[in-house]
Amino acid sequence: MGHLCEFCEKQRSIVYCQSDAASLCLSCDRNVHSANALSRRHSRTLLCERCNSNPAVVRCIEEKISLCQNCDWIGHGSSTPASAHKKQTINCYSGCPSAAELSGIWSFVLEFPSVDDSNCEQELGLMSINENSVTDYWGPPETNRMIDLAVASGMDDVEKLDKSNNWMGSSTPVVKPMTCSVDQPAGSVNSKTHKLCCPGTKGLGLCEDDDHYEDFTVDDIDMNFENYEELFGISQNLPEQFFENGGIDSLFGLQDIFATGNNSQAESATEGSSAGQVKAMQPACSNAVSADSMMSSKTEPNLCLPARQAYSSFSHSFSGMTGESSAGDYQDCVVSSMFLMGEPPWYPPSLENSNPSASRDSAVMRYKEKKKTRKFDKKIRYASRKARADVRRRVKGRFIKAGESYDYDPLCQTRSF
DNA sequence: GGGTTCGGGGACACCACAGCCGTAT
DNA sequence: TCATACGGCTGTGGTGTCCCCGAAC
Repeated sequence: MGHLCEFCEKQRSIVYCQSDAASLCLSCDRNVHSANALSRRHSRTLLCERCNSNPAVVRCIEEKISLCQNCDWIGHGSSTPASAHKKQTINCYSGCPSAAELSGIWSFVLEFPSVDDSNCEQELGLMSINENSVTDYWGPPETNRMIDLAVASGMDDVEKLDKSNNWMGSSTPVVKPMTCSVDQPAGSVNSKTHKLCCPGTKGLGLCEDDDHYEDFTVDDIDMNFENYEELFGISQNLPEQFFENGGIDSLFGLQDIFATGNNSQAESATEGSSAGQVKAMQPACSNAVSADSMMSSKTEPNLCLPARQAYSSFSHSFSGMTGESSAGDYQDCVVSSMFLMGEPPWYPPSLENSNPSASRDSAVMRYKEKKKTRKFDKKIRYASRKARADVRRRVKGRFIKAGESYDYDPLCQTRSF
């Protein structure tokens, strides 16, 4: 018996709503998300049947179990006998699908308990499945950039982007591909899987094939790295180069610590730091360098100043995560994904050498700008209130009475005076 | 080493108002 | 016991302000 539905608290939770950050049974899922147009946009997916807390990204066909990326890595890591298990990518969906429609998305949905369709039959038409969305979603790089933006901002923003930019030339993609490669042994992190696929609770990446790899985009989610190019001002080939050169740690010079066998120092510095929270929640990825070690490295004097500055901000970002955060929260950001990846590439840096310090400083500056706009632990309890706040006019950031003059209108970015 | 100044950054208040929730009828 | 009405409370986002902390002198 898994965890109970957070709504009815009676039935076993089956699906995970990313927008509500709640696990629901199928019946409540349909009831809750048929309430209004906004709730129908909520992106949902299956709940991990192992940890019962994170959204599932793959289903192990042989074990007949849906797993989040954490559990997938743990259970199907390259060093495990189950690494060769065949897996099926789990798509997320929105709208108000019937059980039959769910089975269309997930063939194994038929294994689920029956659902009373009576509540929401009239809403079935709202459920749409864009099978082509996989390709579209990961279209050309310039599109990816926009998509990344959208993903990073959540579904509502996807909608906005859809309207404002018409980025797909079609209506809102309802079924979004969850991340990670299909039929690829979990935990095998090679040069290709460096292209992270973060099964975030807000956004979903996809690494379906090599073509998609080439158009790699990092699901940055909470970190709000719109993309690496924007963040670090380097070429679109960065992801390959980036990871080959040791990832973000090399960018920040962290590998110095590990290269010099200074792990103990880094680890010891962790104690008492806020990053310890991360340690407590660190998944059991044996070869993943602990996040707290990464954190603590901010105290490492070997770091060059810009790197320290950047990484200080970086670690602050992590410290901003509360103890309530789950491991899945960490999946929301690319860096944490690197922490969680089976085999993080701690290679000696060459990226640093290939980039002038000026560009690095500018990258750090851009990162800080990004950081300013970052929000942590913001759980929207009432989407309707958010929707109102999002469109409410303001004066110096404060809400104003309807009809009064304003200096900021979220809808049109204009002023009334 | 101790005191002062400065800047960066986090925390928080403020605003309007729809909707939730408890209480009274 | 149930339905309805009422009033207080809550939460939502952008901006400004206050305060803390570390660095520099």
